[in-house]
Amino acid sequence: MRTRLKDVAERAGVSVKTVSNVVNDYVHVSPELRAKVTQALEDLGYRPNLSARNLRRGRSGMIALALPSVHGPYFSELAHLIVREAEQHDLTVLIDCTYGELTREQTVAEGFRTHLIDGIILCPWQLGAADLRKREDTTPLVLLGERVSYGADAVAIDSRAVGQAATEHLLSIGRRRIGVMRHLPRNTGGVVGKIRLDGYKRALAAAGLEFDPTLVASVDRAHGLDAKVATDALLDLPEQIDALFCFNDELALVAMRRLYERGYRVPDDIAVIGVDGIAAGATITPTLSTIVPDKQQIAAEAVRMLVERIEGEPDDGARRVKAGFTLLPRESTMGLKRVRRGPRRSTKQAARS
Amino acid sequence: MRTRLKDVAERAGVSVKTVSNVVNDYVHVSPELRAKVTQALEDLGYRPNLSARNLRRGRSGMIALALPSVHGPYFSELAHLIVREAEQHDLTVLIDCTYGELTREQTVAEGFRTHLIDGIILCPWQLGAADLRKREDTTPLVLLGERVSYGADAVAIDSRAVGQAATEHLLSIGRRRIGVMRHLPRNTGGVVGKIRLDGYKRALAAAGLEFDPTLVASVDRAHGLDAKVATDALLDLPEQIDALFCFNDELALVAMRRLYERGYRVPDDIAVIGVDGIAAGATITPTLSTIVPDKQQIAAEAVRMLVERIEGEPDDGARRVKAGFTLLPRESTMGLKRVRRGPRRSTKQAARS
DNA sequence: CTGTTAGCGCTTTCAT
DNA sequence: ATGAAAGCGCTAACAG
Repeated sequence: MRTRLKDVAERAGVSVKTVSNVVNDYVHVSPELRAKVTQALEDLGYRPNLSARNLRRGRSGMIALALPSVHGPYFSELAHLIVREAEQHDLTVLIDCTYGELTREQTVAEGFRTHLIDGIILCPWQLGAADLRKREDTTPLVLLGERVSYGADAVAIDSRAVGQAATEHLLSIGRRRIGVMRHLPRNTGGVVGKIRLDGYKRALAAAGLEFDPTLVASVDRAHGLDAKVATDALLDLPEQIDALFCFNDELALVAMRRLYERGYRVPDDIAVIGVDGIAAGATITPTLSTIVPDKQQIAAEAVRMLVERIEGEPDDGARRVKAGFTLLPRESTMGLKRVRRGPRRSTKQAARS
Repeated sequence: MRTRLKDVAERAGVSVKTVSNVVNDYVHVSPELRAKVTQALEDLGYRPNLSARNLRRGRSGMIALALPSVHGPYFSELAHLIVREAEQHDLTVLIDCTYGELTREQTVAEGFRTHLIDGIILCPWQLGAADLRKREDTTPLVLLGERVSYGADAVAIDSRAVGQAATEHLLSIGRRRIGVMRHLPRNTGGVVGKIRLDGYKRALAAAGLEFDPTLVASVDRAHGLDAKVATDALLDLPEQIDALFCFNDELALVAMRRLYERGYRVPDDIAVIGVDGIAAGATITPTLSTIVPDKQQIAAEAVRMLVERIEGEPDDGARRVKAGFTLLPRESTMGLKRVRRGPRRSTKQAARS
């Protein structure tokens, strides 16, 4: 048995309350007693029992973050930002992987770590509006993404605007035959995919171009359709594409590799743009043009809304926050940085190890 | 106030104990009572209060995973695997970011979420053996990495062997002037870096080559020495290098970019190898040769050891587990896959969207 | 300013 | 097989 408040109290010759006061940094404690207590605390190596405290306080200071995965550049960065943000509010994040599975998502939405977590941030892939409507658990919940459109606070980027911006960028550099590579259906493919595709169509229309459904390739791992196969499908079209809009950067990386393998040059033959702004996109050659969602904003808004609910924001309907994004034109659309051939000295004096 | 065990008991007309038995799937409950209780449970939408349960049981089923960051390809994958692994043991993982800061690492090692977590997995960057020795908290602790060599269970890959394997690979393809790029000091640069460098030296010695300290470039962000600058330093040496061993894949990616910018071809002019096996390495061109630590094993061993400690494994000294790794030779050392020039049909019939 | 005391909701002897 | 009751360690309401 570890030392309890009571043990400390006995040792210091004071009451439990006083010790508690010291531990919790209450103001009204005489300096002498405080000193005595602090000493006893030290001597005994007291560690509060958070379970007991939480039980008593009815709050734990923990929130759950449920993501399809913490692996992968997008979610790992998001998780990181949310952890940081939560810290600002003295909240600890408990991470849960749903693997995008419906049952797990339901478990999270429906009574999950009850009374142990004060709130939940969930990024659903399969969960539907119906699930949310019949939700009985009252733990505050904030959703990430546009997938579900009912019953809880949510923060998401405007996928239509994203699709439109990417397409417009490609159009602006003179491309007219723009292939699209999207995920189906467990990823950005579902609702988000549709909306993004919608933005693509809209941009085409605005440019007076007709939408050609054969230009849309779908990656569907369940059916063995990976990004490589999808790229091939697009390349094997009778009329050659001159640009490729990938719904995320990882797809774009694979596609660019495939383009290389088949002898196409990026962006000369085919310009490529992705979405997410993963780190690798900045270092590969050509560097990858991309649309970067404002993840910091997503994290901040999600935590903010959750905290508000926890603090007792009246549940007057679900709130919906749109997060921003930035188009980052790089070499995969704008052209390669000129290269100095041969081993030469850098223009700037280079530092030695 | 949410419904408690007591409420359910009243509704079902039984005692609290019986309800508890049902909730906990105890055996000796008559079918009729069980049915009644189950019904009441449903009706009232009972959710157990985990804080109370944990207080009573003296266990929480949660472990903390403290990493410098969850962002970044290496740690995010490791985190993912540990979460998975913990799940197998009915443990929930609570993630904590230390940012590699000493005070945070100390906080984690020393009474952190006391009695709320059953154990800790910590990947320290700064924490020293002294910190561990004077550790008073008794929460089971498992360390990740070779940084700290005293006072707690640890699992790590053999950095010397890694350094040696990478170097030998470079030597085996005929390279003789092998540059090294390492991190200082908060990253793999400290202890691990030294050990890895040791492996490098050893491999050189075995090949009858002399160690040339000018071939070692150090990346040190604190002093504005990024991977680009370090690459330049290596390239500007009087005698040209023909290979580059980067202590992690992210450095290697940046280095390869810089090599491109300065007109060197990989691997023809300079072969490059990294460590970690990040995903992007498989898709960039040239694909990145790398050494892949067996992260699955690291995760499994860490959780296993922790669980053993939690279950009361006698503390008879710290245990040390070495995890394996694999050398993955790819294009950045072995040469580019041949490219079919011009838009041609793929050999295999490509699938259409 | 400090001490006493009553629970928080649950599990768990100990009876029955 | 089920019930009554005693705490787990802490906080907070209430006295003093």
